[in-house]
Amino acid sequence: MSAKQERQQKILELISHQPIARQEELSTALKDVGISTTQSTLSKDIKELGVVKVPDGEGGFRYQVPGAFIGTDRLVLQGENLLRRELQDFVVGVDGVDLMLVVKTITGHAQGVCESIDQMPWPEVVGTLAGENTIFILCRSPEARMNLERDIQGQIGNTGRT
Amino acid sequence: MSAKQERQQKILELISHQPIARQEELSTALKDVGISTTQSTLSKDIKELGVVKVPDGEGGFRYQVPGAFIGTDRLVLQGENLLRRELQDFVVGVDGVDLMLVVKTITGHAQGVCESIDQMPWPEVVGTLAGENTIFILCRSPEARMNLERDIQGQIGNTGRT
DNA sequence: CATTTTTTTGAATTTTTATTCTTGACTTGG
DNA sequence: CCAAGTCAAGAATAAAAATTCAAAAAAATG
Repeated sequence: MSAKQERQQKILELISHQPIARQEELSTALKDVGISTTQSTLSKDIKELGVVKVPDGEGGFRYQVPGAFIGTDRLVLQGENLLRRELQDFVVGVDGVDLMLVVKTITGHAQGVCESIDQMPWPEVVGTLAGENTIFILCRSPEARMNLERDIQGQIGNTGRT
Repeated sequence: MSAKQERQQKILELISHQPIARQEELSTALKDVGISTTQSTLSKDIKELGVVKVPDGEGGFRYQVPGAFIGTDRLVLQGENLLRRELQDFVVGVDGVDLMLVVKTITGHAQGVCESIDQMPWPEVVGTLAGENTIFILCRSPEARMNLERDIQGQIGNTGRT
């Protein structure tokens, strides 16, 4: 993996876990993780990644990862590991009725998480559909839905954070 | 309606109908519509509205009304008001069967409307999913769906346009 | 009304971000 | 191995956006 890719990866990780308001701040945060770079490079990275600076509601700003630009091909992890990681990092809730399971993610990550779910060999899943922050999972039976719901519920909010 | 509110309203309208890359540009566009103001004021408006500058995919930027990032409590349009406005302006139809309610919007606005729906504290809504011009809303019961359908039906096509 | 208080605004300025331009590293095809 | 070409990076700079501050407008209060 190239230095650029690693850095961009880390940028996404950092901004999704802590509020970062300026590119200089990001530079500092990256330095703490062993990646040293300049504001000008970050400006380019940010543009490439589609990261945006949003008002945070209380006077300030913070950078945020918008969904549309998260390329699933940028991720290193795969299969179960990837899914576990995504459940931990991105999923904010699970709910369901009847045959339908609904998974809520932080904005922009539904597609990515859904992709991983699709990769899993789960016969109880009939089909999935992802928007920006929500995944619909159609299950084969209410029981299947409940099982899956419990499974996912058990994985979100775990420790083991980055 | 105060001058400020009118201006902010117009800002939202302008940026959602044409690509605007800089605050100066916005200032010009506003002037064409009879609203004259400065960059400094626009900077404040933009922050208040939660408008963000996003990379447009081909080298440039454009300001965009974020559905996803409305976390601020300083919005002019917010919650119910925002939703009512969106239902009036963007929604073209509602239909549904069983637990599923389908809302049709003009192209490109499904995400935004959906976001506002998500913000509402409606326990009868299990989850939502938006495409480009269609929103799926999974309800907790057929009755809940019918109520919601009637509610929304009642709000679209009302007068009270800008 | 007059006066106080709050809000809105714009000019000037600072801060932050984007871009330009150059250099060096890495690839490719001969 | 050596060009020619591509790509990544930073320094310097230009451009854009945020903030500060003072003044004007609007709203509230007596």
